[in-house]
Amino acid sequence: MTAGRKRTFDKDEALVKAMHVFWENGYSGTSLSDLTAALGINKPSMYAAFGNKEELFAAALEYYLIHYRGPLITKLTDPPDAPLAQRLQAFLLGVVDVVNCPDSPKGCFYTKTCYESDSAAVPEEITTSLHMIERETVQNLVALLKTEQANGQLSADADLKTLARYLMTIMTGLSVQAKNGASKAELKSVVEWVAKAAL
Amino acid sequence: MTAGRKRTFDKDEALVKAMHVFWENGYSGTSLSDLTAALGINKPSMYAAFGNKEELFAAALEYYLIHYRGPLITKLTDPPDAPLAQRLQAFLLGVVDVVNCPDSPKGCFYTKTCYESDSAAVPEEITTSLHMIERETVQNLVALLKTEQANGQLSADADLKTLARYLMTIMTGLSVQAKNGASKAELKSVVEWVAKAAL
DNA sequence: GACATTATGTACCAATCGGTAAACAATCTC
DNA sequence: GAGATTGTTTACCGATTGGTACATAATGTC
Repeated sequence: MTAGRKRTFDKDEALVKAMHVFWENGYSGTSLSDLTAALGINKPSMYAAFGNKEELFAAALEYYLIHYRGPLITKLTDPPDAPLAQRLQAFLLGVVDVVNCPDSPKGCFYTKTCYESDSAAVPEEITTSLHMIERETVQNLVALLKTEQANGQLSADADLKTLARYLMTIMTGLSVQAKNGASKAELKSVVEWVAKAAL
Repeated sequence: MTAGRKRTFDKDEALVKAMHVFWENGYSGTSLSDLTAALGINKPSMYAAFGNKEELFAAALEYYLIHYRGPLITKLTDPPDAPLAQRLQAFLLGVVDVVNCPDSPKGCFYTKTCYESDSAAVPEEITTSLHMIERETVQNLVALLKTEQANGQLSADADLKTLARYLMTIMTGLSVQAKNGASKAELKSVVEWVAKAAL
């Protein structure tokens, strides 16, 4: 055991609470007072545990990507024997569940942060990190579609880059609609329409 | 003529400059210093001309809606003799031109503001105003589609509410993709894909 | 129990926030 | 030109921002 006084709060729980605050108010819209109030701790404890506002935000966003966005991607490939259209529909339905969940703010934390970035309101390191994530997402999606094409799930002349962009358009569009008040039922209807008409 | 000293700046030009600053940095990410620096005037002049930060933002957003978003809606109905699918494509291509324009920040100012609202970071009046605009947009779109249905441009059993939500999903999704670095050519390809596959 | 170590609470820092009072400069009416 | 009116400038206001020094409380090792 290491010596010293024990922390009186759970660091992971605190991170989740911080994530919800940032998700709701954004980076520049969240003050340290907002955070310490939500976490129930004082500023020095926050700084000792998480560094500073920027590092805490980065940790919160990473948590979101790993625990909310990450599991969705697997729906694109699992189960591998299911037809692509079916997996895509499951993926989009998963998106709906994340962006319209009663236990968390409406919309996508990542998309909200993208819309806030590229400005002096957000630290440069966060913006560049978002750019990297975005590039990777596009590349991964195109690579995935290429595999599907090789497996005969897509026609040989399909425009994979456009298809990937289309999927991201739907995905992010659903998140905005959720943020703007669309109900879960409405969003699922949209996904079914997309699956029927354009996949 | 009214008496008194003449204003040394053009109020409309200043409003456009302020709109660009807010469009880039958001409401809570924009400080009065940012605004006065961009407008080239002092704070008291700003307050005399526009009231306060909140009123200036409201004016900037209204300007955006009237001059950027408004003209797009007309593409949905004009020319009235063109087939609906063609007008929808023209509308979405118009969206692309607004959200990916070399002369203004990437993405949609209105969508960005929606994602920032519903939080303490944005004054309550602005949030409620956005809710009203959103409700009206949905209703107008559904009403428009109903007219098209009556004119035989849509099948009698079409789910108009879902179709309207789908269009808004595409529209807002395109704005997020533009914000996230998608080129104009990519976005236009997406629109063409949508027009071919799902309209 | 002494001591090193770590966390907490209080109280503070300079800088910036949105906003304004007051003096001065320019323009109109008469 | 006198006086009223309006805009600009400078300097300031209290409040809040992100961040920290320091004393104190609690835990481990020896």
